[in-house]
Amino acid sequence: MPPPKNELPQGTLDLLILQVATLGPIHGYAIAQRIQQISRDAVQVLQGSLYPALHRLENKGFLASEWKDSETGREAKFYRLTAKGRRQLKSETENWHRLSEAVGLILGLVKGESS
Amino acid sequence: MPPPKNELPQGTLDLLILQVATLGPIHGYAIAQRIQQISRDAVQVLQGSLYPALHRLENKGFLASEWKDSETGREAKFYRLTAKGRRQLKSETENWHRLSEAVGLILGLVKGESS
DNA sequence: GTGTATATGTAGAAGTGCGAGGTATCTCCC
DNA sequence: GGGAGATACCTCGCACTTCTACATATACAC
Repeated sequence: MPPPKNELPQGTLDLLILQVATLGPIHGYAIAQRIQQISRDAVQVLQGSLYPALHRLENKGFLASEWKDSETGREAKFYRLTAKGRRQLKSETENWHRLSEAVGLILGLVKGESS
Repeated sequence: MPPPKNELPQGTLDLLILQVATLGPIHGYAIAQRIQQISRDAVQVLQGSLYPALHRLENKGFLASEWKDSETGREAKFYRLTAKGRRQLKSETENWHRLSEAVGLILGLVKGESS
């Protein structure tokens, strides 16, 4: 099977990362895997996007990190959602729903039927 | 009421413009109005985003333009969707649905209940 | 010891939306 | 005549995000 095409709209990645972080402390590499799994390979988070995004979110205070041993015995940086991050996630989620609805309305322009 | 907040994810604007262009020849200013109307003010297309986007889409061959008189008697540049633009719109629409579904899957992580 | 998966990171390029500014016409109203 | 506001177009530069490519290191299987 061909590698999944990506082209994530800007801003969406942060939302996905924050949401996956609600699962509990988790390291970056696993976050990317989770997103790909849950989305059924519809979204693949590349490393060149992943790590800058994590650093961004940590700098903004939405995530906090701590080095720990991963399941495989290697060191990994585990991220957890902060209170501020939880508020941000809520805000971004609401924004996504509003936007998603709006796009749906516009895309529904032509087909006047709701089958 | 405060002016509508925006923060359109990148790439979405092209999709919306192409979709509105399916309504028939329409000029830029009206495209922005339509998007705002149909989305119930959830999305506002600012002029600094609108016109560069239109030129972009025309350069790529997705839109074709022609100067005509608008309803108010002034000259305006009317855009219409080309065949290539129609194919692009179809592709972007499918991409949006796939992504929208994927984000929905991930956002549905926590709340196992619907309602 | 060679390859693969795990795990993190950076640098540069490309693309996109936004804010701020500019130009011009038409209509309404005083 | 003159101002305000809507219509209608445009450009420049900033800020931001994603992607490609590269770089590093450990654990494990063969």
